[in-house]
Amino acid sequence: MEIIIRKLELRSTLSADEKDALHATFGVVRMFEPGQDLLSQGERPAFVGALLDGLLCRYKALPAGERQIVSFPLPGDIFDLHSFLLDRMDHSVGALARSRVAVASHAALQALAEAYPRLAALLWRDAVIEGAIFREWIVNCGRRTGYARTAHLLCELFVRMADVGLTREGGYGFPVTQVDISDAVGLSPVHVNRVLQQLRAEGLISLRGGRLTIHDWDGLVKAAGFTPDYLNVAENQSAPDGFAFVLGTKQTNAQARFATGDARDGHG
Amino acid sequence: MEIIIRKLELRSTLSADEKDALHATFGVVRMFEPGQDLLSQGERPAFVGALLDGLLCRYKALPAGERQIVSFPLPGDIFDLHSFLLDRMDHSVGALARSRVAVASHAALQALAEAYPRLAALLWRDAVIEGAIFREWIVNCGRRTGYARTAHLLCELFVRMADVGLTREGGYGFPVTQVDISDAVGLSPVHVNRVLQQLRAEGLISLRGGRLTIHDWDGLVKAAGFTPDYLNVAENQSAPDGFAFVLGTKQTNAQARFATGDARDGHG
DNA sequence: CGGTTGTTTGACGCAGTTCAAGCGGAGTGG
DNA sequence: CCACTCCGCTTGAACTGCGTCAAACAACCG
Repeated sequence: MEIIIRKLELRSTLSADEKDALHATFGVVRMFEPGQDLLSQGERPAFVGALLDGLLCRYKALPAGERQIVSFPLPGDIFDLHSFLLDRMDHSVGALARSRVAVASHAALQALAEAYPRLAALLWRDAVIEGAIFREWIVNCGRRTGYARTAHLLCELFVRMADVGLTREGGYGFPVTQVDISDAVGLSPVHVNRVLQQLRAEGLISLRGGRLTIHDWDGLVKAAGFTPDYLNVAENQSAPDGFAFVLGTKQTNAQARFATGDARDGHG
Repeated sequence: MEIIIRKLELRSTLSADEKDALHATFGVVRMFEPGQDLLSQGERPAFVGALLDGLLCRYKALPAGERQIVSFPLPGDIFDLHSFLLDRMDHSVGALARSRVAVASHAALQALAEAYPRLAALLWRDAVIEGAIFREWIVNCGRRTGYARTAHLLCELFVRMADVGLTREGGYGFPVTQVDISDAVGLSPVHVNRVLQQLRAEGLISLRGGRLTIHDWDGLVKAAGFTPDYLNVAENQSAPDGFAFVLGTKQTNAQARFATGDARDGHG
């Protein structure tokens, strides 16, 4: 549960009360094995999950049998807040690696949100950031070549992983098959294979044994046309590796509003 | 402002107090002309808008000059809640038609959210639904042919337009160029032209004078592989035209939570 | 050591792009 | 009322990024 709190505290400060309440709400921990679905399209889940460890994917299955992965929830992410506010899953969530998930019932989460509006605002904010990531994926699939698209995915995951301190030696654990990648970027597995080979041949990355290593961050960013602004990562984060500098477009991230009393000057 | 309240009331009941507060918060109305940007990438807006009338598009511009439209805010939508919780726009919002927009300052909106947590929950819920639409767009761009993709866009807009009562005679106002459409579906303008011709030749639609008419809803749905579940439209809505039946997969939409006291049975 | 799962390679085909030219309607000015 | 212009739509032809099919190869595992 520490990682969830750590991630929330990157953007805001939590009181002891709030931390306790989070611990209490996400009390139960469950394990999921690779390939296992946590939640399926059409279901009406009664709980919300927070990923502690491992790797998940959200995906939608099409009638013809294809699959499109629409996001990768990483450790520290509270996923399917979605199901808290809506009724029915319009997509599935599966485990790509062995994953530990802290679980909160809708009822408990509702109580939490009512008692701690500032926490509710933080969760709301997370939902908005997730939306920003979705938008970038639309751009990715709609307007970038297979090569740039794949590079972009790897860049994004690096920044998000770094944000929760899960990068090491310029790389991160990424235990996926090339088919998984192809479902995420909307290409055929064969083409993904060729793109990866090119990225390797150019000395940008290596991907082996479920681990992605980035050898030339600037090169990869250039190949991807990647700008991290949409991720809203913390401003001056302490990245455990050599790439910290690229993260700072030096934007100040807004504190979560509500009960902070801060307000901007009007406009309309 | 009526349309905003009407849309919110499709999913929930608003007290007189809440309606008054909404009116007061979104007091100022501004006009925008076609082609004009309401908000630009990189900006730090101090207000949130609600579209009363007209048509907007959210888009991201790429360095190479391409553009990807990531959504079409329709009348009744409160857009850029985004900017309320985050700092800086990672995308732009432009007007496609002459548009009337009700404007609320961040400060006023914050006060509203604090005073009426149920309204905050409704807005949060809207953000989550928007996320669901983004996901479907990822699927659309990633895994559907140009033909299906274009048909899908038209289906989605029909359902969303019908939701706020803006369809008439099986069609709706859609004052866009083929270039706009191509930027939304991630195709070249030339190919969009050919796809539209095919859709017309098959008797599915016509698109002329800024108005889209659907002649064969079932055919269009089939061409698109469209299922409306992700839109979370009201269950038994009174559509003003002949296509109401398709909208109901008969799912019960969750009431907005918070202060309703309802809770589901646990699971984890 | 055989089975299974994931990666790699090659050949071929097609959906969609690009380039380039022509067309039509709406607005404008003479 | 016509001529000119602009903008968006349409068409054709050549090209290409990526998909499909199919087979070989590599790694892991019981």
